[in-house]
Amino acid sequence: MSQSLDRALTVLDALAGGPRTLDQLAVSAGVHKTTVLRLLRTLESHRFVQRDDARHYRLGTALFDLANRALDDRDVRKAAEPALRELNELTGHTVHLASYEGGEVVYIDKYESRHHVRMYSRVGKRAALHCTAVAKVLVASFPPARRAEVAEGITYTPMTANTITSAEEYLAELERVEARGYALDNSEHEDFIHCVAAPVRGQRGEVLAAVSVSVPKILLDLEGLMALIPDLKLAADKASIACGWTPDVRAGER
Amino acid sequence: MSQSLDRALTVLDALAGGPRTLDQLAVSAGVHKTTVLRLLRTLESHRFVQRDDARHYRLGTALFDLANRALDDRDVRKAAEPALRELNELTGHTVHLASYEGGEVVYIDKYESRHHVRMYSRVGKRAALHCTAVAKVLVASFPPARRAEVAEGITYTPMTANTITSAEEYLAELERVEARGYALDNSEHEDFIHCVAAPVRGQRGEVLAAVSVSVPKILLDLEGLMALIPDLKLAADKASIACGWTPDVRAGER
DNA sequence: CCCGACTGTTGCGTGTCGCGCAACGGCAAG
DNA sequence: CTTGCCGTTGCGCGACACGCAACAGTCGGG
Repeated sequence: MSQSLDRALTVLDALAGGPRTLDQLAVSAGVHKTTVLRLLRTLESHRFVQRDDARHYRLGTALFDLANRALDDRDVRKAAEPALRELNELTGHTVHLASYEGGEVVYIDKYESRHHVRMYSRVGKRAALHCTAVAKVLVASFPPARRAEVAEGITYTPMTANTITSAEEYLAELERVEARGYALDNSEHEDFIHCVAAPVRGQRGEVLAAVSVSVPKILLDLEGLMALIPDLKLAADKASIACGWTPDVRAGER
Repeated sequence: MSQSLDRALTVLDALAGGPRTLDQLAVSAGVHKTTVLRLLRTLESHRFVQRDDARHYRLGTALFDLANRALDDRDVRKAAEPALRELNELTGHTVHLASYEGGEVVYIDKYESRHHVRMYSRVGKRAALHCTAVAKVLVASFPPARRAEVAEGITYTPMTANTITSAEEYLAELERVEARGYALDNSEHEDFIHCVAAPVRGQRGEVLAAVSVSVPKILLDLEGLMALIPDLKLAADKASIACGWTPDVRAGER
């Protein structure tokens, strides 16, 4: 493990919170300011940071570039875009696209609500595994063994009165999700918001991502939220088709 | 300048082009693969890269997180959002928000066209200074001395028949832009696309960013594009007001 | 079925490079 | 004018990152 690189990444993390001065960074990283200066210089030469004014550094444009180039590579995002935008316009609520990557669930796209109530979420943010609808959909797509493994690894931090707090409950919920084909977050993450989510599938039927609609309870009660499910499923299927999925008609033929 | 950090950033740059194997990276960085392995390990521990499969690495989720957190900090982006979204829905065309940062113009937000024709642009991408409407607006906001300085520093790569190819032409164009209050890109960057852009101002009237509408010539001729200018200006002003700008009424009072 | 080629991984000795110290300089406030 | 704060520079020491060479795992071809 490379020490200097490790420190540089720590510095970047610190800078994520907003512009910082040289020795704020030195203190938060726990190293001498000279060291930070050298790191910042190399980071600056690669446009990873830029000087804000004489004494403040901030994250640079190379980061936006890298991140969005990487996001563009995820073809799910591009393929799902029209369907999700349509869903967003139809319902007027916040629409998220999330995917499971390296042990965590990450939002890879977001369509803002038309209403003034906004959610605190962001592309790139990690979604909690045990109390979000998207995570449930994604984990429910795993084979039982892997599900159990994931369920064991979660720390079930209670966020609201409805939050699932044990692996058993979680696994039972996943079964329901799989059976119904959609997941519910009944104010399990935030008191004032509830969500529904459905899977986006690829060519071989594998789950690539999850779409969700998030609605403040003030605007729609649980019943109203559930009424959105047909639209949600329709959008998810449309996105799936754009990803090469072919609707399974065998169920009807047999 | 830190050698190992420098190499790590080079590796990240290489990874931006898509998943790579260990010694593809080693070759492209010109170092021993052991070295790259160590760097990747530290990068991985900070979630800057993740293993795709046994032998491919790709950019990790920490990058999305960092970048979008940094983007969220630019309050112009948040403040301008409703106005730009409205402009996008009204016209149906691609809307960009760009800002001048550290010597370059960068797209900080994008609203996709409703039509099938899509532009090759991306949040985080740098916009050419001499042949984009947004860049013209931003550079035109500088005092004459700084304008000249910037104009001298540009390499006027011709992109189409209409591209401006000299500092003199460029400076003259900037004067027109300032006088009119909007900028035109009359197929100076891409043959099939033309754009109009206008400034978004802050509290003290300073230009914070530029909004643009980009339209394929097949959909709208130059006259049709110009007809969008009132809507564009209206949206830019709305965004400006959201940024604390107060409309200058003195012109009418005097 | 075996062999060879390729790629990722590990241990290790060398010397480079990154580290912190201490002193300097520029700026701003009192 | 003085004082203190913060960024910057030069420097010598030693940790640490480097590349080598050998190992391991996997795939493909004979």
